[in-house]
Amino acid sequence: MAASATREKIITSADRLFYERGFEATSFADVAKAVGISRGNFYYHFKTKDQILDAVIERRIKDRHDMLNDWVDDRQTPKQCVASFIGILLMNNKKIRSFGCPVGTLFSELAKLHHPSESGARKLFDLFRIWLRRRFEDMGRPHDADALAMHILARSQGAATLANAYPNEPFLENEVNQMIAWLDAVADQNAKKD
Amino acid sequence: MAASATREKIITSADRLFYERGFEATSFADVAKAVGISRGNFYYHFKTKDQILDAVIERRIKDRHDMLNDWVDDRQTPKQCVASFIGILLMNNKKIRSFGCPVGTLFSELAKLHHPSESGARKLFDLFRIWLRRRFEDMGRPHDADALAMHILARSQGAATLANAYPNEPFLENEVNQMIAWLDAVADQNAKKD
DNA sequence: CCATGATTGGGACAATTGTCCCAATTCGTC
DNA sequence: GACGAATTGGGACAATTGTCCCAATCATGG
Repeated sequence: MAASATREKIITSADRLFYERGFEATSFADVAKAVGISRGNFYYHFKTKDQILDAVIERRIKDRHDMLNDWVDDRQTPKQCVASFIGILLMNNKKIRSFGCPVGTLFSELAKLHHPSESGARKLFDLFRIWLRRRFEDMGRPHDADALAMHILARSQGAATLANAYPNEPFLENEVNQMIAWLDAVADQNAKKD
Repeated sequence: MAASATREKIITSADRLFYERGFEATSFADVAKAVGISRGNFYYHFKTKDQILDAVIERRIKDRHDMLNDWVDDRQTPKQCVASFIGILLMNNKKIRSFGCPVGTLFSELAKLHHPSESGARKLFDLFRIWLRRRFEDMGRPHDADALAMHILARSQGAATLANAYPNEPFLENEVNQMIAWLDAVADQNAKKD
């Protein structure tokens, strides 16, 4: 098999395992078994575990980047874009209830480990933050766009954490509705000023 | 030294290490070194690592329980009580910026590990949830007290996660101010109905 | 002061970890 | 079909893990 294809399969399996079990709790052997290759072969594709982590982070950044920009390209209004962002919580609600937010939980773990890739994980937050900020700017909020972006990012993180703690409750849906209502209020505030 | 005193020192050190480094990333040897006892001696006080974790969770529950009830005993109004809860974020802002929320990050890790003590960690959330619910009930919100409690809990979790990701920004203070403003609005809503 | 039980440190144990090597196999190309 | 490079599996390696045992030391009551 082509090396690049095996490499992609490794990243895919590692991505899922790092999310579901955590980075440290996932061993080389776990990933190798999931991919269906030997531990020895593994070394041919990635020299260290940290290299896999970096590849996984890079993959996640690319995936999220494409998802966000698709919404913009689809001619969604800035408000619709932010609503789509909030909708991620419902789109992935099953996984979030089981494992929390892939961005937040990875960052928390790497921060505690003082892992060199902590800054890489923060780039995932940056991606969402900058994209959201731009949307709020386009909504006519140049002065507080960043604060609004951080606010909705924090609300999402909190909702994911609590949904993970209480997976069998309608909490997540309620919280999403409140966030959409908040978004409406932000947009209305703008309409008044115009 | 009395066995009980050594035991308390072990719990204190483990509590800090589990918070700062995570449960899995903290080894028996780490805790033993922090306490200043030998690894062999350790076994005399705790048979397994999971037993230490349970003791740490129990300790955290007791500490938070006492803190919350002190506010009630101090004749603070229900609204003041909730404000004090929100104020935890500022009181512990340095630690939160470095290591996130002790409750949320521990729960996330144990959830990923499918650790038996996941339910114990959830009790920490329950403690805050039930206490907050009671305060909102006392504020005259019997119908949506639980939803309000969950909401403020989620907001706190999200604020802690983002403060951990962006420790050098005034974000946490802004978010606390917004939460206090939200609390005022909830209380005002009540005043109108009266 | 001694005897008894509580507490301790040193170290053994198998299992697993990330890392690394190397001989065998597979593959594309001539 | 043969050659050379790409890819593979099996296994070695030291280090660390949680767990456990045991002999030495301590404190205390007789």
